[in-house]
Amino acid sequence: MKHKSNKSSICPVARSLDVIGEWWSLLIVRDAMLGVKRFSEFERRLGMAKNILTSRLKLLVEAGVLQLVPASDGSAYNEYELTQKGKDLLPTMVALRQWGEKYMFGNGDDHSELHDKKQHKPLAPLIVRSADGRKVGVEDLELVSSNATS
Amino acid sequence: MKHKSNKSSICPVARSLDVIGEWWSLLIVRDAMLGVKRFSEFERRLGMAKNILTSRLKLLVEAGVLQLVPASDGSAYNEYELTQKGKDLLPTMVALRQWGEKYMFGNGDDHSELHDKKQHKPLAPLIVRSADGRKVGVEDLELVSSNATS
DNA sequence: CCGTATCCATTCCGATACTG
DNA sequence: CAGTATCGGAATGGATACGG
Repeated sequence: MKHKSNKSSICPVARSLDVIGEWWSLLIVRDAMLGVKRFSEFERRLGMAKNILTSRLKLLVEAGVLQLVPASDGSAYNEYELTQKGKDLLPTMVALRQWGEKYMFGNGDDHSELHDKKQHKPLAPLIVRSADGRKVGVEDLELVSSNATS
Repeated sequence: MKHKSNKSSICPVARSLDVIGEWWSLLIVRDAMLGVKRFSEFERRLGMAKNILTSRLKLLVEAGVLQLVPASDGSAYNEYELTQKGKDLLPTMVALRQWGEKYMFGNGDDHSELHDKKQHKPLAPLIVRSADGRKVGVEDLELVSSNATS
């Protein structure tokens, strides 16, 4: 994610990737969704260098995905928590996770699972639906743009 | 996306990102979903250098997201089309798109829209649900893993 | 404990030129 | 048209070392 998309890209996918399209960003959001708030805990769980963790956190804060809040334990440091914008990445995260579960694991190796707290069972698969509730696949789509490009 | 996740990562999100976590990859998949098949058309629409287009296409083919098929027009070249694995990225793509639509555009600038062909209307928002159909948010989740890490 | 600052190796991306 | 080859600049990522 070097170049960033043309600021003028009219494609929402491209603009989203500007913010969360690099390797670590989504993993940070993932952990934040699980309640991770502290710098050191991100560092420990993700196993990444501090400087780039700093950099990514800063970008995510600037992008409005995370916000800094005073530490809950009274210490002098910050905690990072998801804004609503960040929480709204949940469908993206779940979609990515379900795809990975389906295709990126053999029968041998097991993976972590996201459960809902009440049932202690995996989530339902995400389904793409039309406005009136029909299931739609890639063949049922068309792109509409004021201009031309995707 | 330099390092690739530890091959042993048990997190499906991380493994998914190994394949589609870099800037261009998802944009290629996006265009493929709209029916783009030819090298030059990817190049033209994405405005990227040929060498890296070549490289990304190769990776996506190796990953089983795209497959090479003989050109439909009888020319000597290849066409790239989505495999089922690739088509199953639709929820991810839609999630990313809807998030971008919501947060990455002011009222001034307009964006492309994905419609379903029948209704010619935007898709329904993706909703994350539990196995028994309740809406769930980030607060309702728990991570279960054989080991410990996400 | 929470970062920031440096340094270095690697990789990525874009431009260009070249081939069949 | 569909790539491959090469080159250089920029940015990333990791390892420290350092400071509040």
